Amino acid sequence: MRDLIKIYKALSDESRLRVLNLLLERECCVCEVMQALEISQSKASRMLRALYDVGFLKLRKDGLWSLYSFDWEGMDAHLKDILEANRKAFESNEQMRMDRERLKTARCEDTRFATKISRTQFPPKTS
Amino acid sequence: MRDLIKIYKALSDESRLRVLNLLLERECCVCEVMQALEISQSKASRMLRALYDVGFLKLRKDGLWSLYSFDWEGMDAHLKDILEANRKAFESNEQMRMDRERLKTARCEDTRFATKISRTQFPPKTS
DNA sequence: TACATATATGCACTGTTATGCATATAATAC
DNA sequence: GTATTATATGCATAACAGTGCATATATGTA
Repeated sequence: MRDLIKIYKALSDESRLRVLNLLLERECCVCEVMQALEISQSKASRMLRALYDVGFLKLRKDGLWSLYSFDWEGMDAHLKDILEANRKAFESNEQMRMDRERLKTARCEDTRFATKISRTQFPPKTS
Repeated sequence: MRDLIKIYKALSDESRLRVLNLLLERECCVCEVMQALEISQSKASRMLRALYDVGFLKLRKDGLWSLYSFDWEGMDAHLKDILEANRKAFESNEQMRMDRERLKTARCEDTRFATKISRTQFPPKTS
């Protein structure tokens, strides 16, 4: 009950829905979300945390990166149903489409490490 | 998209979920909701209006009464799915159970008309 | 060790939402 | 017409949520 309300609150925000839309594509780190949605770092971090807190996402740490993705195994049936219902709405939405497009080229700003460590670490790839 | 957010906002409130729970039982007038949930008249009116505005409910006027009920025909599939998912959560919830129980005996305070006009007008019955 | 980077978070501010009270509106009774 | 009743709503206020900025934390580099 209290949980139900928390879930709906988490979904009552455009930015958070946009984050869900991105993660339906693939696992993302905070800075990818920040770039794809063109929002601040702190905002991206908080949105992901909020979705994590209500049970949509799982978190995997890899070096400096926090990699968030859908927790399909741990998620209860109700959440899955909600996501599936949203997916359709997302696909036909222009804003969401552009976000997915930007995600394809999102890379962490500083490429200093990129040339030194393996692609499996940077940029983060699909789980 | 904007609609989606409005829907989730409408669901992000305990009182509004409690109203939905009542209406899953039967059509209700404002004063029945007010009594069953033990909330103020203005609050009951506003909750119903909010749920009406996002497309869950339809409104039927009968004399002095505003009778709200689910608009199953006009409601889109997504809303139906959400309601169905909620129904289960409501059934096992103690608060919701008590609300449904109180609804059974909810009657408009003043019984002055009740003795004069037909039961089909007062108290409001199921649609 | 010092420095750099990605992420998380405390604080302040702002905008939104919820709600009680009083009052307006609409239907009905007399 | 006036009075009564159910419902709706304007206003004030209090609680809450969203967000930028600065800073803390954790990890990795050299």
